[in-house]
Amino acid sequence: MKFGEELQAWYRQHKRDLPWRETKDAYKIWLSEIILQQTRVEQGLPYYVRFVERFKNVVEFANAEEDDILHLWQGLGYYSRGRNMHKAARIVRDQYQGVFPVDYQTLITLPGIGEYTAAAISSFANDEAQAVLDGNVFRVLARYYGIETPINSTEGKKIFTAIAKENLDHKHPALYNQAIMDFGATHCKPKLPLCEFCMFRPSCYALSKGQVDQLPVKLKAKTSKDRYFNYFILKDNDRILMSKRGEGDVWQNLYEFPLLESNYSLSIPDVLSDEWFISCFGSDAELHVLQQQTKHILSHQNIYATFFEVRLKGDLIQKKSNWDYVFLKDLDKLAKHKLIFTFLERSNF
DNA sequence: AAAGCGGGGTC
DNA sequence: GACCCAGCTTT
Repeated sequence: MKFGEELQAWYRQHKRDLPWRETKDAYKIWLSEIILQQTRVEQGLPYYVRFVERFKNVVEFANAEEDDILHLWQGLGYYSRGRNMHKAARIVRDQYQGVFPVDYQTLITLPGIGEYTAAAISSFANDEAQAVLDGNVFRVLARYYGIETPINSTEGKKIFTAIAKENLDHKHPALYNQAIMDFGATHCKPKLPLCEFCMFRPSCYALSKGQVDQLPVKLKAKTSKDRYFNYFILKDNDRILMSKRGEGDVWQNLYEFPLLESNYSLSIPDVLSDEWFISCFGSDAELHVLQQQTKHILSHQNIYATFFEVRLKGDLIQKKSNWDYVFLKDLDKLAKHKLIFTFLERSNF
């Protein structure tokens, strides 16, 4: 059997039952594909269920506010996916009469849809002959053919794209794409792949050379940087002061508490004498630590967050334009990042 | 070509 | 602690 036929035979026996595989609806396939970018199936699945339940079609999705989308997205990470989906949905509503496109060339013009996702949607929804190339495919091909070129280099991308195209089963693009990705996800895994049960035992280059754990090769990212976030909880009766994050940093458009970032860990006297703090809250505010410094790890930075309660003597000196008092009972409705909603869960607000 | 962008799981 | 996940966008 040829490579693709072997994979499809394997797939018939081992495929995972996933809700987005029971439909040809491009909108639902799009939802699943964006959710699954850099995200494991188990983590994305409940989000997919909530999104299809809440928005039955792309027009309903487009008619929502960005805040609503981000709120449903809360906790999933890479929030630009949610923001881009919202933009894409409005383009489909306004320029494509609400009919979700299924051809690669149109799909790739939409925000948040790159080469992988355009290939996935066009093949799954329309059986267009486009080969997907994701982390699973990189790994399977690198091992099977013994390719040592780094998968995240320009050169590597070219090589793997060419091989992926050659291997695609043009008669069954959807089936083939699903098969190679599922195979990579559950069988040819990054760690402890199931080589002893593999139908490619006779032909896998990496296995024959004992290089399975060395492949694929990936250029390593540089180290994370440390940041110190000091959050201020200000209550005013049944309301609390919240801040919406802006552009050019993590967690864009998500809500949190007023924040002072510093280059090192701050003590209470440090904060009380900080110029920015005084300009907002005055020089006679009271400070209490509500939660000692906790570490929050992102893929590219380590955030050390401390939560302070602020008790004002008088009124707020200065209220930033992105700050607003929010009723405690409405706090649940805001889209917040993990650091914030975890703090709130642990408190008794 | 490289950096920025989350959160969670595995070993 | 290192690596990875159904990647995309910006610089």
